[in-house]
This record gives sequence, C-alpha cells and structure tokens, in this order.
Amino acid sequence: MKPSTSIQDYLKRIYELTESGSPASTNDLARELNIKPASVTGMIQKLASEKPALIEYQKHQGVTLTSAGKKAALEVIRHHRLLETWLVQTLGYSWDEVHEEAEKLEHVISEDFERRIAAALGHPLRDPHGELIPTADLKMPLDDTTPLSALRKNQSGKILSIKGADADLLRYLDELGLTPNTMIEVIDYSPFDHNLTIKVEKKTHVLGLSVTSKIFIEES
Amino acid sequence: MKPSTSIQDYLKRIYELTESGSPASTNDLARELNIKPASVTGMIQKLASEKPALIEYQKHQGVTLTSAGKKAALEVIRHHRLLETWLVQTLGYSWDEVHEEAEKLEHVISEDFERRIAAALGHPLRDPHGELIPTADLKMPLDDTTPLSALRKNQSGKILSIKGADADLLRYLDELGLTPNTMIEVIDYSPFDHNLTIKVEKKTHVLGLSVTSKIFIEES
DNA sequence: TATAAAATTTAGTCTTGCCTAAATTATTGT
DNA sequence: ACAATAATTTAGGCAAGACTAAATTTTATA
Repeated sequence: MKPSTSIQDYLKRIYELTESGSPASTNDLARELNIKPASVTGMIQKLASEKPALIEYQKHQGVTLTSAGKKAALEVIRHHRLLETWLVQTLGYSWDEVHEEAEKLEHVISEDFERRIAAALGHPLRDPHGELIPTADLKMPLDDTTPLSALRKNQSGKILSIKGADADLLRYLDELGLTPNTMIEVIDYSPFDHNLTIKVEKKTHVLGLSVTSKIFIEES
Repeated sequence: MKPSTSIQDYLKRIYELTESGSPASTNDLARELNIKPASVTGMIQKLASEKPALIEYQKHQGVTLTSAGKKAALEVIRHHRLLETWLVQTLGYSWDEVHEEAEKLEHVISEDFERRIAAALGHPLRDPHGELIPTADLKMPLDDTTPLSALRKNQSGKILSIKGADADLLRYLDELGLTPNTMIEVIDYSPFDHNLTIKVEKKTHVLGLSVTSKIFIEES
C-alpha cells in the first residue's frame, strides 16, 4: 500500500535529517514537521512496527530509514523535485514560489504523471534549486559535481574524478590509492575542521577540506 | 476555511446531481461517492449546520447547495476541468486518461496555479470532454451553444439568440416577448415530453422541445 | 557524582470521516 | 387503505493522526 500523505512527509524529513549519517531525533523531526514531539513518537512507533518496516527505531535513540523506507522517501523527493522543475519551466513560476505548490502535489501525482513530466523535461539531473533529483529507480545520484567533502559518516562510494589538483597532490593521492574507480568509505567526520576519516583498501586516512573538495565521487 | 477534500467531493457531486433542479437524494449521493448512505447522512447533517451553511437540507428531502456551496462546488469543478484541459495539452494525455489524475489534483492546487494554467491555456471555455469550464468568478457559463431546452426548474437567464427558426416561429416568439435580451425563468419541467413552463414578463407559457431547442440563453 | 535541564515517551483525549446494525419514515402495489 | 419494500436516519464503533499533561530517561552542569 502507498503510504499516507502524513507518512510520506515523515519519511521525507527523516531522509533529510539522516543524510549526514546520524539518526534523526524525535525533537528535530517534530520541528521539521510542525508537529508536537509526543505525536512524532506515536507515529514512529507505528512505522517501526509495521509488516515491512519503513524505519529503524530504538527508544531514545532516534530513527533511521530501512531500505524500503529510503525508497519511499526518494519517491516523494523525486516527485517534489520533478514538479518544481516542471512548474518553473512550463508555468513561469520563480524558483522561490514553487516549493509550497510542489509540497502538496508531490503526494497525489501518479507514477504515469511522474514519467510524463520526467520525459517532457528530458530527465533532468537537478531541480531549479540545484538539488539532485533521485533517479527513476529511486537512487540518489552523486554525480561529478559532488565532492567527497559532501559525504558523511557511513557513506561510501567510488571515485569518479579528481579536479583542480596540482602534480604534487596527484602524486600524493596516488600513493594513498586515491585514483578514479577506487572504492572509498567514510569512517568519520569532524564538524570542526571538516576533516574526513576515510578507508581505502583496508587503510584509513584523514583528509582535509582542501583535498576532499577536489575528489568527485559516486555513491555505491 | 477551505473545505476538506471529502467535503469538496460531496459538494461537487451534489452540484452534478442537482443540475436538473431537483434535490440530491442520500442514496444517489452515496452511490456517486462510493460511500454508504448512513455516512452520507452524517456528513450532510454536519454541512447543513455549519456557520455559513454550504447546503440546504431537510430530513428525508434530499439536499441542494446554498449559493456559498455552489461557489465552492464550481471552484472544484473549475479546477478539475482546467486540469484536464492542461494535462491533455501539455503532457499528451488522451481524453480518457486524465480524469483520475485530475480527480486527485483538483483538491490541492492553489489559486495561483489555477490562474497560471487558465492563462497558459488562453482561458478555455470547454474541457477536452466538451464540458463547460466555470469562469474565474465561479459562474457556470451557458454559452450560445446551450439551448433553453437544457434548463430546468428554477433556472433563469437571458435570451442570447434564436437559431434555426422560420419566419412563422419568429413571429410567434416575438408575440410572446421571446426576443434576444429578454429575461426568462423556468417554472417547471416535464420529463415526459420535455415541455418547459417558463415565465416571461409576468406571463407564463408552455413550450415544446422543437421550440426550446432553438432558443439560446445565458444564465443570470 | 548529584542534580537540574532537556529530550523522549506514556497515557488519555479529540476530530474527521468512514462503517455496520437497527430503527424509522416514505413509497408503492394491490 | 395497508402491508411490503425501499430509502433514510440513528446509534454505536473504529482508524488515522494530531494534542496536552504527566512520567520517565538522558544529558549536561556544578
């Protein structure tokens, strides 16, 4: 069964709040949804105990999405971002006017409608705000323009390209095994200096922002 | 406050069922809405007893719309028909595919969205099914192509034109005062022979289908 | 480390809008 | 006119999803 509008909103917010790797707290979720924390607890308990669970939840520990939940969330986000793109292109909305409209439409359009606007727009990669649009098979793309520095704890991917590095840096990265096509995994993130601890072929390294912003990756 | 999606559906169906002049029965409404008759009774009782009542209701007598209710219904119908027109024209839907999609979208689009698609379409008079689209000020247009024979009890309007009448008929209508710009009022309708009893300048006349189908009017 | 503050959960309530079963009112055929 | 039938309404319930107030757990501070 398709999740209700309310549940779709929960999933969408949980997705956004957990993009950084850490679980979403009841309080944060309540704030994002304009709902009282007590109500959020009730809903996440229900969502966690359903047949195919959409979320992972332990009392007092916050929530994360299961892979089923993530798919459902990406479906809504895809609808939202395609709608924004479409409204801007075909009805002359400005980028700051579309959000509210898409927020309502995203819950009611059919899959057929989704396919039609995606095709009409030429399967765009980003919406008018520059945000990436999840693909038709419900994966969030991490394209060339997404630097390693945007990844957080527990995310992993494959190096696509390295841009703007001088010969010295390239040699250094090569020594560490950081070349295109290599798989990497983010072990930790320091919010203070934006240093990332990453694992590459069994070894871990700590890299600063000046380096991670030059390495472009694709999520695995 | 904007009526809920459920209430909008009730109003839309009541509008359709009462177009012929007679009130809508609980049973018919239940059938149209795919809802049990007992549930309909509950809802119409609520709607009839609200601050600005949207419907007129007497036990066992069926319901009609108040003018506020009619406005709300026409708003939904306008949304629906504009959406159908727009989906067909911009996304290549065929006329038989759009209904379901419009049925969901009609409840969530903003007034701004309505204005934008109306303008983009050049303020169309009819939707892809040929149905008239209510105007922006929420009146159902009765254009040149709508004959007097389509009107029912309690409807009134102004004669726009007379088409296909021979000299004898024109002279006869002129005697009765039935000329363009004259206000008329339907007093009664006979479903057996389609005779209409109408009032024109304090006098009433009974007209047959062969006459009423040649007089074109605009609702007042 | 004890305690105050903040976050979270529990318990109980409310509204919307639907349902079933039973009672009542209207309508219809003879 | 009067029973049989159809339509309608009443009464009681349920699920979703929100809320408040109070209890509990966690975190932070002195």
